[in-house]
Amino acid sequence: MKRKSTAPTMKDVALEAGVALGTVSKVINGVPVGDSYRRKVEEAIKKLNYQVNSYAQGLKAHRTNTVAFLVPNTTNPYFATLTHYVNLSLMKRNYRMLLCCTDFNPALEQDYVSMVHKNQVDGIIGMTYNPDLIVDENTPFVSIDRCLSPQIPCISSDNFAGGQLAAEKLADLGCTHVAFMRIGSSLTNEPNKRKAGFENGCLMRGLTFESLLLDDGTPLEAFTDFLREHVRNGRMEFDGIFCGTDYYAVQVRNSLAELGFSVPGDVQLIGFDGVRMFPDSPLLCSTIVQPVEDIAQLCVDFVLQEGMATKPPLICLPVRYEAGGTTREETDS
Amino acid sequence: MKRKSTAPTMKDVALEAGVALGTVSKVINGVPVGDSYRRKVEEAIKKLNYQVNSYAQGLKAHRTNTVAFLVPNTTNPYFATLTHYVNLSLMKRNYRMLLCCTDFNPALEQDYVSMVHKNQVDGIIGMTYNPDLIVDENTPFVSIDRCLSPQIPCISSDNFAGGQLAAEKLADLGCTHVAFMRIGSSLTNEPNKRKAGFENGCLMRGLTFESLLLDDGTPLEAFTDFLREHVRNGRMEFDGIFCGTDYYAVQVRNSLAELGFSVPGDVQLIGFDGVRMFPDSPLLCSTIVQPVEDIAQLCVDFVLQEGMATKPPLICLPVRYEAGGTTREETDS
DNA sequence: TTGTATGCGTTATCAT
DNA sequence: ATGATAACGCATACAA
Repeated sequence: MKRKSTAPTMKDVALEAGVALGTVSKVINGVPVGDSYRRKVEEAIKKLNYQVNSYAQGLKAHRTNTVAFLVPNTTNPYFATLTHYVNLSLMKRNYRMLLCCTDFNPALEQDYVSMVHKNQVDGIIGMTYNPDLIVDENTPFVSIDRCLSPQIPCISSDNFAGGQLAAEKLADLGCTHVAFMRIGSSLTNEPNKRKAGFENGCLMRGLTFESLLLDDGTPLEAFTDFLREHVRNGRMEFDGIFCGTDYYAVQVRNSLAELGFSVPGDVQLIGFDGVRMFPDSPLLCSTIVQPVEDIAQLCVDFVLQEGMATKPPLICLPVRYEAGGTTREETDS
Repeated sequence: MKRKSTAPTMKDVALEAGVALGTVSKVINGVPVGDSYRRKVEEAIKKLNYQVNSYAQGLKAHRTNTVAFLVPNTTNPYFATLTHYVNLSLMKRNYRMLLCCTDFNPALEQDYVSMVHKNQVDGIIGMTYNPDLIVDENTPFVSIDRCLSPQIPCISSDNFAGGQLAAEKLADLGCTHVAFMRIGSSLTNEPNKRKAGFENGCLMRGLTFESLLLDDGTPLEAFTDFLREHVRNGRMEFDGIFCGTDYYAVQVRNSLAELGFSVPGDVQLIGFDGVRMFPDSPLLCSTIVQPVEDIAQLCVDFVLQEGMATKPPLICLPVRYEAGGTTREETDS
């Protein structure tokens, strides 16, 4: 019970225009053709409202103008923003996006990568968490935030520099004893460098620090527990905290409030990402802002780059600091 | 310079297994076949790591297991959530999603609808704003929040009931003079019924009310201006406000703060949508929550529903109220 | 420059 | 039950 294929085909156009099939194809593909012929064909196309069937095209040309985008979900605002800009960049180059939400599920990620292969996509842009992900050598792959192999370009923020920047800012803001907090994947990925960058920055600036790295899946209450242990005589030991993401920063802020400490009065807080609720909403917290738009653009550029002999293994894009109410900037005081 | 087609084809499998092409096809499509043959074919498939080429499949079968999802963007949290659940529902039925961000651009919307047609998608789920959108009769189309034609099912929240519910809640919460505020598309769509429902609820419950409907593109400061005009002797005339979306509610809250009024102390506020920053974040405001997951599920069900003689033109899903800190619930006092 | 013929990978129809 | 063969819609090498 297939629906009657009412869609006009190239043959129909040829018939209508009174020319040969090949001629129609040439007109469509911009191959030079006699002017009178071209006109007739164009009229016929318009008259029949003809559209090339990109599946037939793909079958023939091994190109489908489609790129798969793998991302855990689109509910997290950072992922959602990334998705948006990747979509935009693809569209600008006349490519379509196959959206694949993996929900952090390694098996699903692998399924998608395989599926996507049989779906003949021209490339894959992936933010994946499967440590053993097997990717087909033949389809261009660009990874976000995680180096999969030297052959696969990885685009990321300069996470190390971001961590360092956070430490420097806290130092500038007068902090002396600080903490780094996150719940993190045990997986080796770029965002993990935030901690190292932060600690390095602390050392450079003479800040004493402590780091809390919780295993993936740890409930958020662990933040509160940790902070509670660091109260001495009713005072919070830390006067500055750097969180792995804005999300954690929000949680930590809540934990502090619960314990009776004020932000940024008692403790100054810096997050990472730079997400907002709405485009014109304020930041959730003072934060290291990721250049989402540039990341998206670069991913698209690289995945569509055909013959680049040597692909760069890792590209780190510059981040910047932006105050968002959880730090005591000079202008605030 | 097409990449060498290294991917194994059905023919390769047939050769490897020493059977005919048709037999391989049958095995793959689950058509009964001799046991010894089936085994040989399955082994060959595994050995060659064969994957069916869904483009060839699509060309033949006029089905591609792909649905296009049209949405203005994925940065708005409501759209992002919707995208997420639609993606999930599609995946459950083994369908892929072609994500099309239209940026509220009618021309882009039309482009996508046309493109998508030539891309042979099996269906379109669209949240569109183009009043003159032309959709192909042959591809199933499901619209969200806007009735395009009696032939095209429209899935939506029960916006009228939602508005009414908001009025009732405000009445329950002790309000007497209330307002409805939004910046809205002049377009006829389902969310516009929120106003009518609200006003109806006000009448039922004896609330006096005023409505502010600003044209699309009006800057948000207009909210502040409106509110300022309704201050009498230092008191805000309204003791309750219902906003068209949570987004507007946040803005109105800011405007009120700017004017020196407290929420929910001086004015109680109810929004619409039920969006959150993160899944476990609190609501932005007291609000009418849309059943996003159900909407997504239903869209997918209908767009994939093959032979349904008579498609329902409009389906309204029940909404519910949830307190989010901008109202004075009994438990709060 | 224009038209013809073949093949892309599958499915479906037919004899066997 | 199995295997050969013709389409699906398009691109292209080749012949006219």
